[in-house]
Amino acid sequence: MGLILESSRNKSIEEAFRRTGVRITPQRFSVLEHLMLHPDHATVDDLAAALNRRYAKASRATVYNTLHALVEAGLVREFTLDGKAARYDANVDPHHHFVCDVCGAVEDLEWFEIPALQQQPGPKMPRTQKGEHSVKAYNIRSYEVIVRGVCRRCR
Amino acid sequence: MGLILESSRNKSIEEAFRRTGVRITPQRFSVLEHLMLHPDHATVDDLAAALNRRYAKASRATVYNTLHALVEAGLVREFTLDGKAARYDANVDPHHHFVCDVCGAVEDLEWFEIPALQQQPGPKMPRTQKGEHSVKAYNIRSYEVIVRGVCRRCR
DNA sequence: TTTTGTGCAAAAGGTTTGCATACGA
DNA sequence: TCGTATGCAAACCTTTTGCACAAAA
Repeated sequence: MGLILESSRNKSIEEAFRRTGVRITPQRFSVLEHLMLHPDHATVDDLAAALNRRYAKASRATVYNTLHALVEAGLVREFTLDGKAARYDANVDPHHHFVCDVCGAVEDLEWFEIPALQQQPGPKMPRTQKGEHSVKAYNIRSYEVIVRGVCRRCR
Repeated sequence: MGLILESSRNKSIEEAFRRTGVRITPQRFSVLEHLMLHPDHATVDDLAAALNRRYAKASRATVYNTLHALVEAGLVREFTLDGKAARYDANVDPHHHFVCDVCGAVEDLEWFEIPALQQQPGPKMPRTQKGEHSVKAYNIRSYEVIVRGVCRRCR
């Protein structure tokens, strides 16, 4: 990565902090930088290890604090899968997720709409025999899709 | 609930154990019975408390063991949300989930297909500028939708 | 009678919290 | 300088594990 690209990246990271009013520290800068450079949904442990390999030392507690601040500011998205350690993503635009059944890797999927969820809400709350509800009866604020399969590296 | 309904329910629970070759114990019977009667996605704590309120005493460890056996046998489905305690569901038919943003309640949604995921898989793995992938490039085995909003009790 | 489930307690992750110190603005 | 982020350790919550005992088939 060239110096020009690197410095423009630094600018955009600084700009993100300034825009959201989050105070800049070496640890916070490095966490956001790492998430922007590596779209592999790092865990807290991944981030702590990556930071301590470079110049900005950070304790686990600081990584947690930092991530909470970044999520709060809308700069990072949190994603927890099957009760395991939370994963973090600098892509905060709407998107879905793909999870590899073999290696557990998580990848972002481009956003797509679900026609069944675009319908006008209805006043009724019909229930099936299995206790399920029709999606028509809800006030929907958001939704996300988790797709599972085998990633190309595991094929 | 009348005696006839109750005895036919007991029959169907026993039949489920027999069909899947899972050994019947009072604890296991009560866990499956509770999940069948209450479609509210109980946690391990909920189940342990509910069982100890009735006749079949069960330690937390036994509830965990029991749930693993039932999930393994395909009689129960596990659902974990946001890294909190796992929830369990006797509805093992394909369905989606609704989560209330206010009270956190989880409800089953009837199954619906996602047209974007029915497409033929393609050989390419296009990437967007944000590092996202097109869903066309994947070998999809399954998917689930998590819908969020406000449930009718919280409106 | 043999196999396997149960219960207790201890341990193992992952995350949160309290507090003294250090640092950014 | 003032406010707050950091780092450490302890606490907390959920889940797993080891082992002696009890119960199911």
